[in-house]
Amino acid sequence: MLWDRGYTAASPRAILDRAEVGQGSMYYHFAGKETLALTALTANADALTARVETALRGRGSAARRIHAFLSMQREVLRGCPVGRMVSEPDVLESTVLFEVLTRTFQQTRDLLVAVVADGVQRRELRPDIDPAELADTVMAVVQGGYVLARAAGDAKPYHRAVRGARALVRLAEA
Amino acid sequence: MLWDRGYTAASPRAILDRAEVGQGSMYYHFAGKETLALTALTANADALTARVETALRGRGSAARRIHAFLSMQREVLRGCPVGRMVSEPDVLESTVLFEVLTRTFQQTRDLLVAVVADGVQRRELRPDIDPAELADTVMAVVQGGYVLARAAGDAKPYHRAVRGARALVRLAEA
DNA sequence: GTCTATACAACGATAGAC
DNA sequence: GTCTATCGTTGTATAGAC
Repeated sequence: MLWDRGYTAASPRAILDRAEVGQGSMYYHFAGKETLALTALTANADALTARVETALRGRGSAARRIHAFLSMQREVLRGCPVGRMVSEPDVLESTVLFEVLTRTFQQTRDLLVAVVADGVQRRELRPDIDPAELADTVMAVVQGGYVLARAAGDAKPYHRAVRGARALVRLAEA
Repeated sequence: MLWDRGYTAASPRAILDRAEVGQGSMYYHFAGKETLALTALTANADALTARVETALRGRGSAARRIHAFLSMQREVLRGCPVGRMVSEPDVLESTVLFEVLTRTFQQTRDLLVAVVADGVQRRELRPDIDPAELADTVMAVVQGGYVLARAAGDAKPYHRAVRGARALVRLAEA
């Protein structure tokens, strides 16, 4: 529900209905909505990071690993389970929730920067490529692809953006 | 307020307080919150589209015009006034609000596709560049840059993503 | 056209029985 | 541990005076 509707729109009542438990039951296990959301968001974020690691740690050249990251299967119209939180005021005001966002993005960034730096060092990628910049560009294409798709109500813009990015990364090969 | 807090978090009460008018006054001028938001969102979207047109219609090569689009001044940590709406359930459920999102993104896309197609045709850009793909990639970098910046609580990831995109676009020049 | 007062539902959370 | 009942607050909107 956090993924599909976001933090604010996922009300305790709706959560309890969906879980088919009574009104008060959630407060026995969780201090409140924020704590429950922290658990759910952490689970979503960790699952995502694990998949990202699998894609990026694969064998092959730097370009192939970046392609693998770009080509990961994603529920495009559902949006990114982590990235979609960044525009919710309540999430930004929650230290613990915001920290999950920051940490999750930083982990992916670190992995991508390492892949690119490795590729440059091995002369698979052009020497003038800046690893930090390319890493953020690639992440931005994915996050922005979600936005374009949701604004269009159609996954095609996401796939076009990703294919365009793959073509550009090929040009960055040495 | 729509820009800063989004649709759901911008409550009529808060709006009326900020406007320094009494509780009922807004309902004389607008049918409800949705109608007021439509007016505000349309104003934000039109202002943005006008600036995009200025950047993309400028003289210079296709690459220069794409660079101009990427380098437009943006309030990075505030997020995109249009793009930030895509994760709000109430906005997606509102036909009129959603239509503004769709239309605004489509207008920018059309302009960018034309610039890229023109560049390919003039042999300023490599012949294997797909205009629709590059256009969506460039838009995605901007939208995703906002997301990265907000998740980090820092504008730097946005600027890195955009600089990385500019570097890739230079590689796409013929 | 703007105001104050108020309606009614939903929100997040708690009480207290079992 | 889970339930039903309920609390106080806020969200969206309306009523009716001026």
